Amino acid sequence: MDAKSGINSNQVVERMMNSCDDQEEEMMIEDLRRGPWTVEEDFALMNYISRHGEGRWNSLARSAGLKRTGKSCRLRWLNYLRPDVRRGNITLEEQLLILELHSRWGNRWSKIAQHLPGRTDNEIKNYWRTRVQKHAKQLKCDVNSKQFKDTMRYLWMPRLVERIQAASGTSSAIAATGDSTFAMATGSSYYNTNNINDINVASQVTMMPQPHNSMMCDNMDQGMVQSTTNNSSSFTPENSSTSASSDSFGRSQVSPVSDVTDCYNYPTLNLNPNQDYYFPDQLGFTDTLISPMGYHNQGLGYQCMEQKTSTNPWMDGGDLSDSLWITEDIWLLNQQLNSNF
DNA sequence: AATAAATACAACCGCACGATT
DNA sequence: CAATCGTGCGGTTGTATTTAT
Repeated sequence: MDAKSGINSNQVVERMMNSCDDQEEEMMIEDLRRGPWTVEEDFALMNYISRHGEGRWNSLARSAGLKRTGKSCRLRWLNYLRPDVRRGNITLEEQLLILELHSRWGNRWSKIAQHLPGRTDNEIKNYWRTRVQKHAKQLKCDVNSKQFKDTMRYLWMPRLVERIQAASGTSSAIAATGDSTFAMATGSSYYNTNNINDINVASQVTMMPQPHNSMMCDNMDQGMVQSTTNNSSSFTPENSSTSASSDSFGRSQVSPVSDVTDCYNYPTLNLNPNQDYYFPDQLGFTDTLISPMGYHNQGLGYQCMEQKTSTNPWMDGGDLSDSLWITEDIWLLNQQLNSNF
């Protein structure tokens, strides 16, 4: 976004309009709250939506007696208060999916989020910026560079797959589900010699179990169903939940745990009642998996790599965010990339 | 123990676009 | 057809928390 250059006439008009909006807003500015939401505001918003549903956010904000912009209310609802928002660490499977989908679609966060039920675009975006981009920085390469993408594709993702397998300890059981949909995120794209660009994205996406309606619709519907079926009752701290592990809104509290723990517990964390959702733990990603050795023994021993990174959290319970690439790893990686790609 | 730096994430912003008036 | 409204998206910022020194 470069607001300083390339402004056409339409944009000028729009700026003027926005300027008018700003003036109008400034007249009301003293009434508008900003910053972190209070518990009271959250309850007010949830109560209102439980009775009247969502949408028409500007009028909703007014009707609910909230001194917030409609935008702010919408964001708060979608990213935090919605009943089906999943909280807690991004699991290994989710990490893998994010890497995969980002490699396809780039920064299309909302599109990516559609394939990670309960996760918001904001959350995925934050994950990418804080975790993945950090590693690009450590590797001293641009996050959009081929080098970095290859690192993800040929090093991180295979490791993630291995960790997922190791953590589940039941790869055969997973494979036995007969669902090969995770091939999309594993084998066909990353572990054979096909050029990823040759892959028909559309056909692969359709390999995923399709919801009755669109994923987005289900997402929205689910919130609405909960909302509308709660028409007669309001959200209160008293009636929202009796679970000791729930917060005051009845949302499941997921304590910060390691990715490994997350991984082990993943099935139980699937609180989403919509079984049509695409859940990595339902997928037989091992079906098409070719061992990363297939690649990394080409000049660069994968085992060797693992030994050298024995403290690498990829292998011992951490995640991307924890992984510090030692210099030698980076050098070896560069050799590998230069010789093979 | 105190402080600085790094990290994670909620929230905001500007913009685009389709729908409605 | 233009103006306005509502919504959604991607980028950015602010700040609380955690980690390192």
